[in-house]
Amino acid sequence: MKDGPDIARIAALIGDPGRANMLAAMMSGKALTARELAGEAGVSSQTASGHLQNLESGGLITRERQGRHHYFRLADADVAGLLETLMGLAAKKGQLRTRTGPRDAELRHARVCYNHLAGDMGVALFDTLLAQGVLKAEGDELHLTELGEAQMRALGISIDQKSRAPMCRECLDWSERRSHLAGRLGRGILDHIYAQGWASRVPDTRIVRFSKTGEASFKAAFGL
Amino acid sequence: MKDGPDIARIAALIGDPGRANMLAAMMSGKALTARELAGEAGVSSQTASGHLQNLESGGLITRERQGRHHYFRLADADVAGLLETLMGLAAKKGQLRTRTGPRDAELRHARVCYNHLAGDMGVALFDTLLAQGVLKAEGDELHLTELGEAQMRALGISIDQKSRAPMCRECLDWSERRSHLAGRLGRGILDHIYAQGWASRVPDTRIVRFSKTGEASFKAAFGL
DNA sequence: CATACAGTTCGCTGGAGCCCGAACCATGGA
DNA sequence: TCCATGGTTCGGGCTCCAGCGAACTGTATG
Repeated sequence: MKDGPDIARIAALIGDPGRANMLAAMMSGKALTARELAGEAGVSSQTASGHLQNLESGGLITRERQGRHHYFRLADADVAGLLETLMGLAAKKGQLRTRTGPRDAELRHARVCYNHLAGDMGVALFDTLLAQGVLKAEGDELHLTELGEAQMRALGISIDQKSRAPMCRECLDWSERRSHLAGRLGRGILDHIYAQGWASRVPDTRIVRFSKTGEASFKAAFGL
Repeated sequence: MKDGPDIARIAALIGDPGRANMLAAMMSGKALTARELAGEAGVSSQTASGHLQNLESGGLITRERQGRHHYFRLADADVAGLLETLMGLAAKKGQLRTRTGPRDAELRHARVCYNHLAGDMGVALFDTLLAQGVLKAEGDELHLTELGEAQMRALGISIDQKSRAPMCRECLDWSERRSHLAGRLGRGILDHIYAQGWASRVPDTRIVRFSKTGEASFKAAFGL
């Protein structure tokens, strides 16, 4: 009826607690099955199936069939960005759900956001890369400089060249309310962190847990 | 139940078509009365009253009483940013409501977003300011350089010094899918455009209509 | 004072949609 | 072939909430 695109439809999709929990779970970037998502949302698998259909036809998630399993993930980084923005706002307003338990502290320190590193560590990394001239901001575009390209190659970080996703992108951090690095480079760096054994995912959470030596090695490698 | 802040509550508030239309109307930055918003949403004033209470207690809008009128506006720029992000995503997905009439063309060219300039012109301005070194990006922070400060002073642009809002901020443009300038500086520039008579608001819309000479003067002044 | 208008509160109705039980398809393995 | 398992479809119950009519508070204006 009014101008602009249909904002209510998308918001309504996120507005149900069950679906919101599913989406939050998919922020890990991992592809999850319908059953896992049902558990995450605390509903039966029939209900979950319905929700997932809605989310899919709304364009927020995509489905991948493999044998009798259906894997779901967020449709693209834009959706992930929207969710992080929402989380940022929700965290700033209603202090409701911010009982900061020990687990939350870990979440704020280092967690996975879609497929890249977020939290304290993510923000610190991003700041350092900019300060070192590895990244350069032009307008709202982020570029990897030649120096940066050389450095990444020296570290042995492989970057998915085929994908048409942007190489670098900013992503707002809901706990820090600052930006961290997303895009193909962000993904490559996180993969590298896993490959080097510096850190690993805590199962069933978005927490990335660094070992003591791993954190030191990571900081040394990137000059934090 | 799950980690992170309560994202569903906020999304549900935006998820009702009536409330979404009200919020979209408030994106103009103007303070609107309950009746105007009821008309915008196409509901009775009783219903609107209820919606506005919900939005207020959810922290998305604020209320200002003046005599027998109640003026409503978006709570802060973060909320406006969230709405723009949502519009951007909605525009990219469902092509549903994107029948591009003549009015839409004007909207895409120059419109007001909360209290600053968006659309073609907003994006072009932002790019130019960065290229000229008036603005500088550090991390996710935008700074006004000394050169920029001098230039703004030379143009006679006054900036609200008291406010604690950030001086410069990026804001994603839903029609261009690029950033434009927000924050106190963004507001100051738009006010300047009005003051110089370069452009004026089309009543009851978000359109900013430049006169032919006004657009030329604007481009000359900022070196577009 | 009376009148007009902005906004809210109350109570009710109707419909949308969340949810699950049960039954139904599809795949994979014995 | 039969069973186990992941996922979907169908039907009905139930709750929530948007919407409005009617009545009320509060502020202007004559």
